[in-house]
Amino acid sequence: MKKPQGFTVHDIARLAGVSAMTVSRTLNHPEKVSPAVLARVREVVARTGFVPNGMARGLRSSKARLVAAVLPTLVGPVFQETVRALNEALDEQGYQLMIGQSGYDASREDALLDAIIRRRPDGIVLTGIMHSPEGRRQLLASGIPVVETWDLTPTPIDMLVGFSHERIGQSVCHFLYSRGYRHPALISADDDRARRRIEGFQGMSRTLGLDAAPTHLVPAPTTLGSGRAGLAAVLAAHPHTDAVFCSSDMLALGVLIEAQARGLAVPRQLGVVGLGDLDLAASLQPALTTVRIDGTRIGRTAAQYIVERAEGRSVSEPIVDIGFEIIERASA
Amino acid sequence: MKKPQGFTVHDIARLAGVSAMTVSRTLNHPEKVSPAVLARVREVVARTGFVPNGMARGLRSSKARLVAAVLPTLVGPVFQETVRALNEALDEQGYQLMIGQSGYDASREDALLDAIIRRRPDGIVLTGIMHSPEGRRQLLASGIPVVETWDLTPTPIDMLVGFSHERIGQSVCHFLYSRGYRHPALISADDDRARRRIEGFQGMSRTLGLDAAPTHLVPAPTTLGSGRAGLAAVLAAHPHTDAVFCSSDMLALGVLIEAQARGLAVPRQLGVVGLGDLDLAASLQPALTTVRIDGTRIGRTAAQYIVERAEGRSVSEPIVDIGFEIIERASA
DNA sequence: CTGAAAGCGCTAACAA
DNA sequence: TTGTTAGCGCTTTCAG
Repeated sequence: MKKPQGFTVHDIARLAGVSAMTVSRTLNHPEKVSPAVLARVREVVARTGFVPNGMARGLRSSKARLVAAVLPTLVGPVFQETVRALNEALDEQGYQLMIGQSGYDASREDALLDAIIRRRPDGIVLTGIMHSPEGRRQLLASGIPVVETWDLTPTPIDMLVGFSHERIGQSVCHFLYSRGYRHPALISADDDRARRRIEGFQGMSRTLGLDAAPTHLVPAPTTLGSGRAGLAAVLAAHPHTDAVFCSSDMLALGVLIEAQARGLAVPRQLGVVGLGDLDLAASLQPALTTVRIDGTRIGRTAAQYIVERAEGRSVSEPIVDIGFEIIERASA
Repeated sequence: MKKPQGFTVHDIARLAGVSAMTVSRTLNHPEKVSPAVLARVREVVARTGFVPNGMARGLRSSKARLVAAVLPTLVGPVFQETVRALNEALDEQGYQLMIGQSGYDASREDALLDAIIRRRPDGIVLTGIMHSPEGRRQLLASGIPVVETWDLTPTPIDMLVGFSHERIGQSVCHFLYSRGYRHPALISADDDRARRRIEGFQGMSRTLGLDAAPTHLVPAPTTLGSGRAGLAAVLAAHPHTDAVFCSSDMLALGVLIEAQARGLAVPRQLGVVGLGDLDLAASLQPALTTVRIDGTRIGRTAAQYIVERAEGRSVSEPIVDIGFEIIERASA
C-alpha cells in the first residue's frame, strides 16, 4: 500500500528552493519569514495541497492541540449544549475536540481512558466525576489537565465545573411543596447523579413532613416512552400521586403525554417538573417547568481552563459550582 | 512546564532489564515474547502506569488507529444512531473515533478538514456528500479513505453509504395520496438534502395531478417549536391543508402538539409524517408515521469499509444505497 | 532572516 | 527469543 501523496516539509522545501526549517516557519511563524520567501513557499504549499503531519509536530513539540471529552452517551440532548460550547471555544483557540463514549460501564471506561491518554491530548474533559480508582490513577499519572464537570466532589482529580445534584433534588421538592403538591413521586434514570438528586429530594421531603416519595427508576438513556410507562406504573402503585419530578425533559414529555391520554389535567391534577430545559420544554402544551443547567457555561469554562493550562498559565479558581435554576412555566 | 510523568519505552526497558524493543513487543505482539519476560515487563508497566505515546507510534508505523467523522451538527438526534454504531464498530476493532463539527458553513468546513487531515486518520466519514471543490481536492490529495454517507451522488470521492432523498420525497407524497390526502404541505429544514426531498415530493405531486405543495422552511436544527410555528403558518396561508410532511420527527412532534392545541384531529383532519423514526415516534399519541433510515447500518458499514481499507484490503462494493422505509403508524 | 544538526518516542527491518 | 540500528516528519536549538 503506497501512500498516494506523501509530501513532507522537505519536499516543499526543495520545490521552493529553501530549507525545511523555513517551510516550518512559514506555517507556524510567518512573521519571521521575509515576504518574498513567504509568498514562494505558500505558493508551493497551495499547489501541492501539502498538509503538515500533526503527529510529527505533536511528537516534537509535545503540543497536540487536541482536547478529549468523555461522555457517557455519545449523543443525546443532555450534554448537547456543553459539548457544543466546548467545541466552539476550543475551535476558536485552534484546538480540536475528540469525543469518546464511555457508556455507563466502568471497565470500558478504563480502556477509553487509555486510548485517550495515548494521544497525549492537551486536556481531558470528563462529564461526571471519575470514580474508578484505576481511572483516577491513570489520569493523575498522565499529568494531563483534567476538568470534571456536571457534578461536585470534595476530591476532584484536578479542575471542576459543576453543580450539586443533591441540592437540585432538595430545591425541586421544596418548589413542589410550595406549589401545594403533597404527594410527589420521582421518575428517574438509574444512574449515580440521578440517585443523588433522589436523595436530596427525599431528604427535603422528610424535612417538610411528607411521606417518602415513590420512586420509579428507568434505564438510561431516558426516553419519552419510559416516561409514559413510568407515569402509568407510578399511578398504578400510588393513585393519589399529584406531582412528578422527572430526571430529564424527555421523560417529562412522556409523562405529559400519558397524563393527557388519561385525561389528567396538568398542572391542576398533576404537576410535572423536568430537568435540562431542552428547547422543546418551552414549546410544549402546557409549557414545561424544568431545571435549567447552564451547559454553555460549563463547556466554555472547561475549554478556558484547559487552554490556560495548555499554554502554561495557571487557573486561579479551578473549582466552581455554577448552580442551577428552576424555570417556572406552566406544568407545575 | 515539566512533564510530570514522562515515561518512555526506554524507561520501562531499563526498569525491567530488557531492551526498548522488547517493551514494544510486549505491548503489541505479546505472543512473540517469552512468558517470563512478558510478566516482568507487564509488572513494570502496571506499576508505573505507563501508557505508550500514540503520536510516536503513529508516526513510525503510519497507522493512527483513528477515524474522523464530520457532522453538520455535533449532537442532535438525526445522526445519533449512525455515530453510535460507527463508534461501536470502530471500537471493537481498536480504532478511536474523532468527531468534528462542520456547522452548516462551508468555509469552516475546509478548516476542519485541514485539522483532520493533519492527524492522518485511517479514514474519514462524512455525513452528507462533499460539495466544496477545495474540500474534495484536499481529501483526494490526502489519500485517506473517505466514506460519504446519508446521501447519494454519481461522483463520490471514494466510498459511499447512503440513500436517495429525492426518492423519499416521492414516496411520502405517494403514500399520503394513497391515504386519501389531497392537499399536503411541507415543513422542512432549509438544507440541501431537505431541498431534494422537497423536489422529489413536488415531482410526484405533479405526476399525481395535485397542486404544488405549500412549503414552509425552518432553520436547521429543527425543533419542536419551529414545528408548531410552522403548522400555524401553513394553516394561515393554506387553510385547507390536510397533511404535512415534516423533515424531522421533532418538527412532526411540534405539528402534532399544535394540531392538538387547535383541536385538529390527527390523522382524520390532518395527516402527519415525520422523518428519522426517533425512539419517541412510536410513543406519541397518536403514534407517528415516519420515514425510517437505518442509521445503524450506515455507521456499521462505514466503519467496516474504513477498517478494510486501513488493513490494506480492498472494498468490493464501495457504493451502496441502503434505501429507507415508511413506518406506518397512526398519524397518517 | 535562514539553515544545519539533533532528537521527540516509537517500531520495521535486520542481526544475533 | 531478544537486541541493534535507523528513521517516521517535524521543530527546538544554535550558528551563520
